[in-house]
Amino acid sequence: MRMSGGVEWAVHCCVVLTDVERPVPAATLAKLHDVSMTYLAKQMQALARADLVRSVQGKAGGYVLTRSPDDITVLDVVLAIEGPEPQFVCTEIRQRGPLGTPPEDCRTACPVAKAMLKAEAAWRGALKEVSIGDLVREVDRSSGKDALATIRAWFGGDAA
Amino acid sequence: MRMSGGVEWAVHCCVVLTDVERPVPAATLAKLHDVSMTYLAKQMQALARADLVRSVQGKAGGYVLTRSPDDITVLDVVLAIEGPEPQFVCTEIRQRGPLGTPPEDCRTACPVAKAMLKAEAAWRGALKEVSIGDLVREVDRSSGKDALATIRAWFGGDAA
DNA sequence: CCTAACTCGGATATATGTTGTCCGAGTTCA
DNA sequence: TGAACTCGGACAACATATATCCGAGTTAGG
Repeated sequence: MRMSGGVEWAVHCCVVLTDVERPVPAATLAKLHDVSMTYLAKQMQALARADLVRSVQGKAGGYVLTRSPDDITVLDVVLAIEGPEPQFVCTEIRQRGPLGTPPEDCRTACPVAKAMLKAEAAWRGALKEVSIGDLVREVDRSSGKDALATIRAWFGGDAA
Repeated sequence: MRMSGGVEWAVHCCVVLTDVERPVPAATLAKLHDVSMTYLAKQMQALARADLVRSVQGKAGGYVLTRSPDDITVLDVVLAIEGPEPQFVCTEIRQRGPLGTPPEDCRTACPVAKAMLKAEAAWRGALKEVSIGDLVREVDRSSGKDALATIRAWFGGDAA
């Protein structure tokens, strides 16, 4: 049940894409984070499909956020990469086998599934509370405002 | 990031193992739920390693809970099957690449990781709030007390 | 005390999903 | 008009989850 490593990449990409002047290519993002360029491209495609980033093609193309970082939650990013399916799926095991509970006694959801889905809801709720904008402010506070400013300048200048 | 299907099996097994008179073999549990006998055996082994159930060998062997169902949380079962590793692992991506944040500016945890781990803590907390005993009472309430009683009688009698 | 049957336990294949890579379609700028 | 640069989806390699088998150990009964 480990979360895809691409989620971490995608969140960091959204953070550094905040307040960029021009679109940033996937190759530049990959070089910045020192990760596989082709695989990160795959993650960015998923973000584009979820309409979190807008892809611009052509010579000066790249990726830009579609809306304010305060309107993009971490949950949005996680679901875009991992898919919207819940982590727990109830197979109605109680109805199977020789002593399976008859359907008429299954009006309410299986207690096991209820507990699992409640926990998952708590998880999603916590992720929904945090926006990309919150993360940007937190990075500014903990690592200094220069950190992100330097990266933006590097985007604009010669991203060797 | 889908949760292992074996978790659902394991939780249901713990529920039906409540208040059994004699040890119940894995084969009987598999037949009850109409699932792969050999694979369920693997899950029961994991529960035994986590000391949630005690395995009894020999002719009249099987599995029994090691303690009161009120003292076994759903989180215990999930961790026993899925492993104790957290679902999100921070790779310190902020320190990598040409503009990596220097270690002296990383005294505090990465904001991205903090958000993820906080959500995971909420998830674990919710799972810890529910015990196997709670699930037993919930099943008795929703499906009638006969449901589990019939299963226990089937264990004691001829589990064909 | 011995035997025999039944149980669990770990080592072993297969299927599915994640990780990583490649080349073609489309767009923009000169 | 052309050429270079971008994204986008199709294509392999790897890891994990799933499913299975056979041997070690134990117990009940004769």
